[in-house]
Amino acid sequence: MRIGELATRTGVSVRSLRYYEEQGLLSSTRAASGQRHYTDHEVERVAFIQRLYAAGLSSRTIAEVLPCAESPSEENSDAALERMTQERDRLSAHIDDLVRTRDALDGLVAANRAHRATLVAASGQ
Amino acid sequence: MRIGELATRTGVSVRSLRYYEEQGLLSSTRAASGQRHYTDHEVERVAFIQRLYAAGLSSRTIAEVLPCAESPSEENSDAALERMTQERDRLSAHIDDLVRTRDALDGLVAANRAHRATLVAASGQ
DNA sequence: TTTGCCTCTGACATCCATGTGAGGTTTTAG
DNA sequence: CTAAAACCTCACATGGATGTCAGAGGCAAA
Repeated sequence: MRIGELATRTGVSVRSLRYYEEQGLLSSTRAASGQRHYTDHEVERVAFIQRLYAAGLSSRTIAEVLPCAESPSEENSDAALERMTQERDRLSAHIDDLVRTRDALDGLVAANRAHRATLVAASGQ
Repeated sequence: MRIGELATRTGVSVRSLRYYEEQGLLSSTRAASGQRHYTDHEVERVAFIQRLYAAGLSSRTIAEVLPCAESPSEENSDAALERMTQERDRLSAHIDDLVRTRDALDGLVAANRAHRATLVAASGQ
């Protein structure tokens, strides 16, 4: 498929797909005319890239980790594996932090609802 | 305390503290000379602002939600409460997404370790 | 008082993923 | 064949939080 289709199928802009390639996150075969062609496989790959971006990895870090994801067979140096583990731990810590923040928000929402209920009761008197 | 102390106590740069004030997230009393003064209370407040930033809220959204956090008593319009609930849900969805990503990373790490083990066994032969 | 550190405002710089537009070629549909 | 739509590269713009610098004033210890 060409880049436009990949874009619609992944929900990622054409601009971003080109950027991913520029950053070494995504590869394409080129037609004689210069147009990029992709296989279905790339759809998954783009989805995973998006997940990693959402997890707060920079394109640089993603580039470091992705080869490891594609083929566990290659010479994915210890460094890549270690980097992946490290990012995994960072992500885990971040998740914990977010959960605490969510709890805090829940507390605030509850407090406000409670206060609201009080007001209603008072006005009902 | 003055801004420098608040900065060291919260781990947030002086620049950012001024920025928070500019965005209406933080207030200070000013000395006659113009210098900002804060109470211990602001330490907590800055910490909470940081949590919200980390949770992906923009300063605009934080400004919308914070008054609600300070006093559940005020006229924290329905809008603010609704906004808070909405951000809470967004955050929750984001957490779920991150957890899935973490699981994916765990899978990759495991696969690579397994492959490595295979290599070691083979070389051991 | 002088010295050194802190603070003030204002403005410009940075990072990074993405948007946008120009100017040109390729593909596809009518 | 032609027009529309998709694609190419290059390059500049954007946004948001923060860094950084300049020039000026504030404050405390020696």
